[in-house]
Amino acid sequence: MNEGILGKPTISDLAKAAGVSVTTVSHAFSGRRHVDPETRKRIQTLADQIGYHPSSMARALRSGRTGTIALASSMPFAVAAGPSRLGFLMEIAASAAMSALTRDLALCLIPPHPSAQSYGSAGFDGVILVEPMRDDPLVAHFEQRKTPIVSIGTVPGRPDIPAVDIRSRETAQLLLTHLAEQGCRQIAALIGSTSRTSQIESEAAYDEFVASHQWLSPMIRLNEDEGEEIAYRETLRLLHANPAIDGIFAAIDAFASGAVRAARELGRTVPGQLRIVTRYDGLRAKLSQPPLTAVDLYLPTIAEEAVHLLLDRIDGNSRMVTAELPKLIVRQSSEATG
Amino acid sequence: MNEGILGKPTISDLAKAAGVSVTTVSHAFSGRRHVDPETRKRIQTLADQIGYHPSSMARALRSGRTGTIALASSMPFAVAAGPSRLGFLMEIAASAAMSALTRDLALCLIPPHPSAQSYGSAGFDGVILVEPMRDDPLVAHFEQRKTPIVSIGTVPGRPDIPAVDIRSRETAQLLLTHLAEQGCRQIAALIGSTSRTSQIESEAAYDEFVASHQWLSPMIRLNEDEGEEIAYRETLRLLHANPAIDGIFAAIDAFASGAVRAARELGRTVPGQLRIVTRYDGLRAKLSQPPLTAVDLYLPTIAEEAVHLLLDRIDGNSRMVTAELPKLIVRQSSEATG
DNA sequence: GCTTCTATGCAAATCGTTTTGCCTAATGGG
DNA sequence: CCCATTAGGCAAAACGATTTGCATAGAAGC
Repeated sequence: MNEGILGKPTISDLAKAAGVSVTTVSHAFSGRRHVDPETRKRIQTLADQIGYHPSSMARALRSGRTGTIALASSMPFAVAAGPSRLGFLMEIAASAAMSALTRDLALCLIPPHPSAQSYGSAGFDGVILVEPMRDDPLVAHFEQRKTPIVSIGTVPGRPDIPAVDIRSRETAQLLLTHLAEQGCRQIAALIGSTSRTSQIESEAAYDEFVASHQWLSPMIRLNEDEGEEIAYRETLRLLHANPAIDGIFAAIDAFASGAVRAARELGRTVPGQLRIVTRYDGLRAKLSQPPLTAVDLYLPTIAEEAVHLLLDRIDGNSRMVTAELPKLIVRQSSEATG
Repeated sequence: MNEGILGKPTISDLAKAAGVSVTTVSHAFSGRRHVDPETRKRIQTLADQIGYHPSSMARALRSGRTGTIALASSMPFAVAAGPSRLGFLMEIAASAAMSALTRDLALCLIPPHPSAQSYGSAGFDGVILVEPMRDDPLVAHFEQRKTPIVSIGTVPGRPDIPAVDIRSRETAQLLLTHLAEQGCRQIAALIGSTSRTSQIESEAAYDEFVASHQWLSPMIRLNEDEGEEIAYRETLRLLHANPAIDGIFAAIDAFASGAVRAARELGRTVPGQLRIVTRYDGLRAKLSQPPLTAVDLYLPTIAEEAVHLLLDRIDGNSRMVTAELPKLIVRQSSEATG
């Protein structure tokens, strides 16, 4: 109709300009059928000239694919949006965005609360859930909408949902064994109270570990939302009640920060009198004083695998993936020589 | 056609079930025209029952709105994806996602390189650029596609593009003045070499400041991609060449980290012999030893304003916004008493 | 009784692609 | 020389909503 003056040019504008049918233009771009190379070139040139870009919405409607996947976490986005736990999620987000892009997908960040009955008006081809909890409302939400789901970290109680197993059990074992090797004989654990697989498995690994060593097991479950603060308070109490503790396994990096603060306040040297390790090797671990021993989970790889998994899922095949075994990164906080 | 068995129910399935026309169903939901309250209720109930959710793609096609906005930064996503500068961008992303959601929009993260000729196949109603550079390719990219743009931090050389002015000049003045008040007489500056407004204005403010004090002006422009590492090396060199330096203004937090490391290596006490301040109050500043004086830019507010601005822009009205004046956060790294 | 509203609802056009089925001309094998 | 095949292209039917222009019916005004 209106050529170019207003509005973006459509495929039929381009077809008209090139003197061919819209069908031919479509085929020229998609390559689903053969079109004369010369015609194709003419179309391409003309397309650039008039600034034609196919409408993603029309394409989406027709093909049933939006070309957009979502990344969601029920970790309290807002609460954690202070620069606390954000790191983990955002590092995944960044990597996932990259992976998605290379596959010509866009990555949408969606906050945890499915309160807004629809997430924007946007439709997603699929969604990646980060460390969902047992009975996570997000799972229900997307299942009801028949949106394909994959998860980073298995979904507790839902072995049917494809997931990248991030080896939380092995991660915990790695850290606990390391502490023992460094000479710790009385290791406490600070573990999140949510029912995420990482916390569940951390706890299981810890229980198993202390059982096999016939130790006491001062384990505390902490509300993740309260982060560093609660870990600080509880560590103070813990060390006070149980001065023999010489190692702390913090399942969340914010907890480790709190523990370090508490140790300092009580005049315990780290790692001299108290060794502290944590799972996620984020900024916190690296910048802490002393720097914290942690594990490299290979997050970019995990994110990449999740995207891959989701794509497969969208195409109808479900499968599970087990991530590479995490690698211990030993730093000052747990070194044997103080 | 196929009722319920496979595929998601469409509006016409619902209409059929309710014994009305699709028009009526549409109106019942949108409220664009009056429909009998009883009919509406019946439709609603039935909708829940058969699990009807309007197709976002169809809606998008018809209405021209995808309900999705994008957040893009030409800061090297991948390079910075190590947990370095990610903080700034991601803190904005998190806040923007929240703001977007409350307006029923989804927020897409898109990596910097417009190399993939299309960003996924996704269409955005608009895009928020974070601290774009002069002649940023992203600007060209979206302008060509007639996608509304707003920017966080003005776009150098493009006063016509709506932006949230993040007051980089005032931020720099605040920090420099503070250093002077703490007794510094020879302040060096570490500034990013990209042409982002924040760096440009930091430099201008610094030049002005040293000129008015008739001081020397050891300013170094550093490649932001090299982050902490290059700042470390250059600070070493700087302090060696110019031992009288007693203050460092780092325009990027990673630079500050590098400077701290360099100072420690040279045995300069911070803040005793050398005071260090930086702009962005992220994890780095907070967890650094000693903690760094920085400014609170009120990022969540800025993100919120950017989303608001973009919405206005999409509706056709352009305007500029000036963010609240940042607030100095004094920490140990610049205290007068070492 | 006749016009004029108002309330309610429907049919059909539209958004911009992709995809299917069909058509024509040219090519090649026999 | 005829038939089968292929290359190149077109028209039209989806995709699933929104929106516009009628239609019908009862109510109200005169």
